[in-house]
Amino acid sequence: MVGMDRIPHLLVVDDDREIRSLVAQFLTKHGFRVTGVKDGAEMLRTLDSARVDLIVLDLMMPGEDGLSLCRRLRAVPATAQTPVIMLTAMGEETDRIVGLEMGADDYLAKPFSPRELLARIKAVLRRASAPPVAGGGGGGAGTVMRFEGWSLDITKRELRSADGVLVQLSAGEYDLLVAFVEHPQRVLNRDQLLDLARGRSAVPFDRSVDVQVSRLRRKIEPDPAEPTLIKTVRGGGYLFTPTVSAGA
Amino acid sequence: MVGMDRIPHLLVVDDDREIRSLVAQFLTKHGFRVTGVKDGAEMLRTLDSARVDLIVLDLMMPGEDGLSLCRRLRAVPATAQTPVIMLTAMGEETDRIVGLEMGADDYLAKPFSPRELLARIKAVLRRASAPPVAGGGGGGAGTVMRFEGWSLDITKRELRSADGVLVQLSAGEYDLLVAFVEHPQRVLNRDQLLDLARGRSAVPFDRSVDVQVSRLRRKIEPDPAEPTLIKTVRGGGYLFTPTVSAGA
DNA sequence: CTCCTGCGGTTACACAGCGTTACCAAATGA
DNA sequence: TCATTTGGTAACGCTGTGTAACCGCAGGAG
Repeated sequence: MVGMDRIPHLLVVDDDREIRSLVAQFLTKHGFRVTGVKDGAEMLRTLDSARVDLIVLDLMMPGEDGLSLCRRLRAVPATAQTPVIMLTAMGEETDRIVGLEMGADDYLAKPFSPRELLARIKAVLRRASAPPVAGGGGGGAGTVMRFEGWSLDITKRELRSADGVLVQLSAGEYDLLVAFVEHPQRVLNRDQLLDLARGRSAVPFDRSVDVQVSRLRRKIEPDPAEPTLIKTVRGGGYLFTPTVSAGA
Repeated sequence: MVGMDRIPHLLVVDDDREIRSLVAQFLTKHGFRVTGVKDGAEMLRTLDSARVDLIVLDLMMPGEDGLSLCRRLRAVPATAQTPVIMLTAMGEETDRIVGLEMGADDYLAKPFSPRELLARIKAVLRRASAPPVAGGGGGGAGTVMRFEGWSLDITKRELRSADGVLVQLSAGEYDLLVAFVEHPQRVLNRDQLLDLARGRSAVPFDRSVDVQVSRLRRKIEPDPAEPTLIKTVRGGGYLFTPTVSAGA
C-alpha cells in the first residue's frame, strides 16, 4: 500500500483558516507534505484525487462535523484504513470517547502543542503500517481486483492475464495501474496520477506519466496502438475505462 | 489467530495496589480477563507464561520504570507487537511524547476516568486486532509459523521445508526471515528491516540488507532468479508476500 | 482545405537502484 | 593458535525510470 521512503502526505481538515495554516506550516517544516482544507466536501474531493497517509480532522465544524465525516471515511473501503487524528474541544471527555469509538486512531484536545501533535502523528503513522488481517478464511478480502479479464493482486503486487499468466510489471507500472484501478471511469490528470502513483508532485514539463502510460499500455492493451483500457483525454489526462470488481 | 470471540487478556502493571485493584475490577466487569502485577519483574514473568493482548503500564514506578520496560518489550520479538497503554503523571507533556516515541500505543494522564481507559483499550485492541503474532510467552502456542509450506519454529530457531527437511540459516538470515514473517504483506524499507532484524540503523550507502535478502532468497525461493516470496519494490524496499499462519 | 500550433506517443539516453559475486575482517570454535 | 563461518563492503553489470528529443496527429485559424 505505501512505500515508506516516500514523504507522508497529511490532510488537515479545519474550518479555522488560521489554525489550518499554522498547523500546515509547522508540519511542513517537519518534513511532511501537507494539504489543508476547510470542510468535509473539500476533504472528500482531495481524497478522491490524491493519496493521503493520515487525516487530522477537527471535530467541531460548520456543516458536517468530524464524527460524521469519520464514520463516512470508515464506511468506504478506499479510506477505511486511513488513520485519523481527531481534534476535539478541550475537556469534553464524551467527545473523546465517541471519537475513539467512531474509529479515530487518536485524538488531541485543543489547545494542543504542535510538538505533541507531531509526536502523535509519528506514532500513528508508525503503527498504521501494522500488518494486514491475516485471517484463516483464505486470504483477506478485496486483495484481488478484476477488470477485463485481468486480475491484480494487491498483497502480492502481481498482475495476471485472463489465462492466468503472470505479467511482469515494474514498480512504476504497477503503482500507476493501481492508481487507475482505484479510480476507474474517471479522467485523471497528470498531477493526480503522479500523486496517486508516485506520491510526488509534478515539475514543469514533467512528462514521466506519459512515458509510464505508454509502457503500461504496451503490457496490458490488446492493441497498444489503439488503446481501449487506458484512453487519452486530450487536454485532460487519462481515463481507465473498464469496470473494476473486487473479490478474493 | 486472535479471534474476536476470545476474551482479551489485559495485564495491568502499577505499583499502587489500590489503583491496580480498582482498574482490574472495572475492566473485569466490562468483559476482559485481567491480571494485575506490581512491577516489571512480575510483568516479565507473566508475559513468559501467559498470552497477553494488551499491557496497561504505569510510567512512574519504583525500580525499573515504565519507559524502560516499554523499550525492553519492544526489543524482544515475542512482545514487540503487544500493545501498550502508558499511564503517566498528569500534565507532563514530555513524558507523553517520550512515551509515544518509546513505542507505547497510547497514553493516559492520571487521574483518568475508567470509561476513558475502557474506550482507549477498545480502540487499541481494535487497531491491533489479528496481528500474525499476538504477544505471548515463549512457552505458549504460536511458536511455529507456516507460510507457503515452510515452517519456522521460533523457539528452536529452525526452518523446515514442506517435506520436513531442515534448512540451515545463519543468524542474520534467520533474523531477517523472522522480520519478514512477522510483517507479511507489507513493504518494508531497508531501515525498517535493519532495525527489525539487526537492531541497528543504516549508515549511508548501507547495502547489507540487499546482500542478506539475496542470501535468504537463495535458500527459500523456488527460483531465486524470479523471487515470489520476497519481492523487491523498487524505491520502496522488500515485500514478503505469503500469508502467515501461526500454530503449534 | 491548408497551415500552424501544441499536445501526446514513442524512442534514446543517462543515471540511479538493485542483484550478485568477490573479498576481507570479525566472530566462532576446535 | 589456526580453521571455519559469518556478515559487511566494494565492485560490476543489469534493469527501471525520468528527461529530452523527435515525430505524428488533432484541431483551430485563416
